[in-house]
Amino acid sequence: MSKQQKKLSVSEEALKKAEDLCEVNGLKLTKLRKQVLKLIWKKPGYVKAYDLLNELQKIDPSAKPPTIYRTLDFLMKNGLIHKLHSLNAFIGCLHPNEHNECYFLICDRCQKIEECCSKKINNVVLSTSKNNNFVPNKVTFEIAGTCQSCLN
Amino acid sequence: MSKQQKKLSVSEEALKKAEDLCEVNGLKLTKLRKQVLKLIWKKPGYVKAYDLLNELQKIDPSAKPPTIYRTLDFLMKNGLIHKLHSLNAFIGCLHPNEHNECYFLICDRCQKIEECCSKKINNVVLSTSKNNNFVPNKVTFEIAGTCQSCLN
DNA sequence: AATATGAATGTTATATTATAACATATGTGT
DNA sequence: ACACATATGTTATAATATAACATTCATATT
Repeated sequence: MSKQQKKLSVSEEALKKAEDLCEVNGLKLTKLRKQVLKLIWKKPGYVKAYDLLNELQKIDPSAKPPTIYRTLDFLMKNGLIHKLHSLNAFIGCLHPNEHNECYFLICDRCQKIEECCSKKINNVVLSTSKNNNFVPNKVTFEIAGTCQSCLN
Repeated sequence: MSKQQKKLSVSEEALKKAEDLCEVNGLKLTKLRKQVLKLIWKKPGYVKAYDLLNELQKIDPSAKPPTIYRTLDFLMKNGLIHKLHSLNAFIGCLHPNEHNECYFLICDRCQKIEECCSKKINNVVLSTSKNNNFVPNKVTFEIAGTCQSCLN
């Protein structure tokens, strides 16, 4: 490495962003919450709540379903993770600050997820809501299909 | 009524469309499946699987979870109903033939659902999939919020 | 330091949602 | 009548999620 600066992994970077965000907003990123967030980022793709629970129990044998679900609630509420409703699964958020609508491309074969955000999507949500005199609050937008590398 | 023709209710019309569609495609809309579809249309808004099971058991006491879930699978596979993933609930499809992407406006207060289909949405799904070299298969698009009448 | 307070976590129990696996019945073509 | 596929019946259990109450912990105040 020619530069002094160490290159952070995606996971490390996510953790750092989370710490910053909590710092700034006066949120408590407790040991438990940090552990869970780390576990979420540890695996590529998405995680299921009970898999997460199993992992957590290796560190903290007293962990139980509410432990996980409460922590997931905290992380979701503060934009650090997303829930994929079509899979009942969870995934770390890549940009927990700039909060526009996100959508997900979910590969049925390799289970990889692409998180996307675009003005275009945002606009569609806004315009169609407006057309229906509807005030949007929470958007779930998940596209299942086949990703590039699985097509080959 | 000045005309000979009787006006059909939404529910009756949906049933009729379902019969036609099954006829045309060689699908068996059995007694059970018709009963369940009727129950789904009976209630305004969405239904939960186990509520449906309770209703069905009034007609057919031998009904059990697999009875409902298998029937729901059939109805979904053939486009007669949709699953709302963000609610774990089901809703009848208004246009079980013309199958473009659908999205749903879900009112958090009155629980009413607006099913929408638009070229615009369709285009966004296609173009963003294309940008990611992704071949879409199944789209989940649900917007929760507040509907017009609940705003007043 | 003692105390009050709210937030976070621990703990027990249970609700809700969904499927696996195998048995039986039913319709259709030969 | 028979074979076959599809649909339904039945039992059991898996997977997902929350309610309710007890305890601990951080911190702010006295």
